[in-house]
Amino acid sequence: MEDGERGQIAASTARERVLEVAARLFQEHGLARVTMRDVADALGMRQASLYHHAPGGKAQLYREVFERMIAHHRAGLEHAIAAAGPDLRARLRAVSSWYGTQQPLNFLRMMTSDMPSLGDDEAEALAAPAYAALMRPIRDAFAEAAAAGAIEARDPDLLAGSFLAVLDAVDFAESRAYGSADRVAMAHTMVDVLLDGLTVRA
Amino acid sequence: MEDGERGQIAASTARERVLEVAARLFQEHGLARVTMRDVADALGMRQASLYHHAPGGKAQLYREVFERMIAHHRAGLEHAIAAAGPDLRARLRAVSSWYGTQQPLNFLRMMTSDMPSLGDDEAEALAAPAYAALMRPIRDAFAEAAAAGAIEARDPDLLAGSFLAVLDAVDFAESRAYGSADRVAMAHTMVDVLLDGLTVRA
DNA sequence: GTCTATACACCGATAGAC
DNA sequence: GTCTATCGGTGTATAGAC
Repeated sequence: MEDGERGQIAASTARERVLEVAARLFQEHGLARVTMRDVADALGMRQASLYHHAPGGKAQLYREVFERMIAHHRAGLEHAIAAAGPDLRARLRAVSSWYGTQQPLNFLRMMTSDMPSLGDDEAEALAAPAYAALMRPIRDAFAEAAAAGAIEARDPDLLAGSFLAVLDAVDFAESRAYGSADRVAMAHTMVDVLLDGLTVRA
Repeated sequence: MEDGERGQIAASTARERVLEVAARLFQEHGLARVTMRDVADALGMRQASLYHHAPGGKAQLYREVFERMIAHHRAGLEHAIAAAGPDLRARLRAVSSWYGTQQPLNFLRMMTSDMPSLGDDEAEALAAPAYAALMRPIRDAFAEAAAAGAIEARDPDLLAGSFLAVLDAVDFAESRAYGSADRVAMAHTMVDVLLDGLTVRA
């Protein structure tokens, strides 16, 4: 039994390592620019050996990586929002801070470039869980604040999508050194802009 | 001479058509997902025939398309801003309206996915004109409004990048039918959010 | 579980006939 | 200016030895 368990644990952690390495590469460079050889190299093995751990091929590997990633983000988002209490600013700052601890998501590239590469039907099947995990928690935070009368009533899907796009822009600004601050500071700045507006008031 | 001129005109317009078709495909699907065969098919010719009009190959074709596109956007942005007068809200609304008449730019995908595919040195060489054409006019509009005391002083590069990202998000929302309105209406909504904030005031 | 070797498909690009 | 034919390179995936 002990050997069996060790065997399972070893297999599990080996698979875990494959998924983590693949996730990092896919998320940083995008599906099209990461080859199976790249993943295998990062794991220190030959390209063909990778198929022992990912018998379903590249598309299936991406699907598994994608599903784990959105589950991870869903949990992180929901926890950050719940722990922040009911105030929208506190919630969005918590989301921003949590994102700052994560690898850049590149949400728009993922949705408009990676997913369509899998085919239209496949992309459609992944769009729903992606929405539920990444947009829905933020959308609900906006919708609840609007229902409570704390913010103006605006399309909450538009607000959630714009917020995720701004987080992408923050990561892009940091990578290009366009922005003057770090990711979390820039994201917090944009939270204040979205809530208070840029206009100077008397 | 007449024959010669006609010949030049015909060659010029034929090349024009190649660049327009390639631009549409590259901008909609991204560099990696558009093959030379796709471009040739859309032009009604064989893949090899396309090399008569694009002897430099795919990378060179993308560069030309890219340079024309950013020149087009630079002119459009600067004209829209100049025609709108000094008020920042009018300027951003004018930019939004002008964008609504254009094919979705997919700014973030272009910068994080298409350009790195050309190689790091090439991507670096294109980043500067892309910044000057796409970000600089908007950045300057924010900076001028801040200098005039009309808006809070925030990092203008962060604001410009975020605004372009929001325009991407608007196009994404429309393509996914997440948003409830059309592109221009959603963009105008987000301009008001950025300037006035979401918070309800007494 | 990793390796070498290789089949297969796709894409970019060139040569040369018409 | 467009075509057919073809080469070379790259990336996915499989077969089978160890």
